[in-house]
Amino acid sequence: MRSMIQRPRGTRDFGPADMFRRRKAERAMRDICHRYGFGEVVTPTFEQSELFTLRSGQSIVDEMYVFKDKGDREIALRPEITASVIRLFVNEMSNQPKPLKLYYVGNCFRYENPQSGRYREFFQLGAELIGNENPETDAEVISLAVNCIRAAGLQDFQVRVGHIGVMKSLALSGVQDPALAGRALRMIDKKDFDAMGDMFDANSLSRNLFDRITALAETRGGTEVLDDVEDVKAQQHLKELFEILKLQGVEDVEIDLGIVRGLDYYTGMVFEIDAPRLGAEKQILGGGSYTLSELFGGEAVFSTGFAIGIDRVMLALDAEQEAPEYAPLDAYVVPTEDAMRKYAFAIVSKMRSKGLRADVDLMRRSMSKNLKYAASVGVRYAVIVGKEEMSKRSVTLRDMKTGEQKQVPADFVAEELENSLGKGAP
RNA sequence: GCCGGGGUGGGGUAAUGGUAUCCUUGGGGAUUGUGGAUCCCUUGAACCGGGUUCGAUUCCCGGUCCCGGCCCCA
Repeated sequence: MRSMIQRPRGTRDFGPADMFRRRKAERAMRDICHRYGFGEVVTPTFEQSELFTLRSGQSIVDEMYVFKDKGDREIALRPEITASVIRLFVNEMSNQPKPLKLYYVGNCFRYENPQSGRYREFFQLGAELIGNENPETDAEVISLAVNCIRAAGLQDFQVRVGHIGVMKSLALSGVQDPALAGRALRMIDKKDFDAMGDMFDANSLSRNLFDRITALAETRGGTEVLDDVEDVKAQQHLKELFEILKLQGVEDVEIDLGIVRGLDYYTGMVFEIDAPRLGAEKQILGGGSYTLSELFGGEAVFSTGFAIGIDRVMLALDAEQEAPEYAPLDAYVVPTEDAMRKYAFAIVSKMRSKGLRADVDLMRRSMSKNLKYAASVGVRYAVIVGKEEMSKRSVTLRDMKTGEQKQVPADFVAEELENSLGKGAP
């Protein structure tokens, strides 16, 4: 029977096995955030749509879920969370001591065409460091980002760091019309140099400038490529940044001055992380430094942040490794006959109170069926309670992997199991 | 928004212009205190709408959803 109500396009359901994997990765990344001194914040899933339209380009606005609520307010489901965090900062945290380190995990919504690694509801973990624009700040954020990805278990990924000021100042130096310069930046982002060449010719812009821009956009490599950069401030910034990163054990980071990032609000350092084996949607993280707060009515405060696409991280993990085994139960209590069923609850309750993941037959199944069930669900130990055991105030522990059995006193089942399971239940 | 490929029980499949095969899974039973075995019973399917036709799961059109790609991003 097919249910009449379908899941909305571009959304997903996650079953227990999925969530086991997701939470594991998420927990690992949260743990890193806390170790870096970032505190968690939660902001509303929906906001006044203006919060997002203020700063984002038309492209984001076009794909937002927007609606009027019953009070005729224009509301949008958040397409990302940075704007909300900065709003929160401006509204209620602007007097807190700097630097302010905040992180978040949440779902975001974009009305896009779904494909591999792209959904209409997707999940991000992100962090914002609000305070200054020093290289230390940028390094801290990049280091956090890289360690989150590592902690999630991903091995094959590429970190690329650039500086948007370099390209922006170069483009603006030769292109007076800001709209035109913006178009040029967008073409640089797409690496569509043919179109940019046509545009330059059409507006009779310098061919020399074009060459310098394309060269810059292709500039990738180690810190030595910075020597040719004319923007001394940016050059210094990135050099210091890389020194600090190295001291934090973050190496294998590439300079990529071609990173422009579509969003206009980035002002300085920008960075991206790719998982190469993902194909079309391989970018798993994007970030950089910006000054958003003034846009929302606060003072201009420098921040650096990033957002990780959790769904893409999970896809990348899938591509890299076998899914970890999902074993939902440590123990399953099997009564041998109906007379034992109630007593079985006392046993399972004792184990649960000790922190073990334990279950008991609710289906009134035969013993044989119960053991079959326990095996198919992946239980570690069957706890068999029957007449014989009860007369001795004991139960039989059966290791479902090896088939070994032993009788233990009923009062010590939990302790015995804890020992057998080693390091206790996760 | 655009382009390509798809849509048969929960999952995987077969055939077919005359309402559907097989496997698996789920539930029950047998073996009457030890398991993934065997046997038996049982639940359960053609994405939606329109058209062609005596008749459509099958052919045609539209929509929808899934998979992938462009664009953009996470």
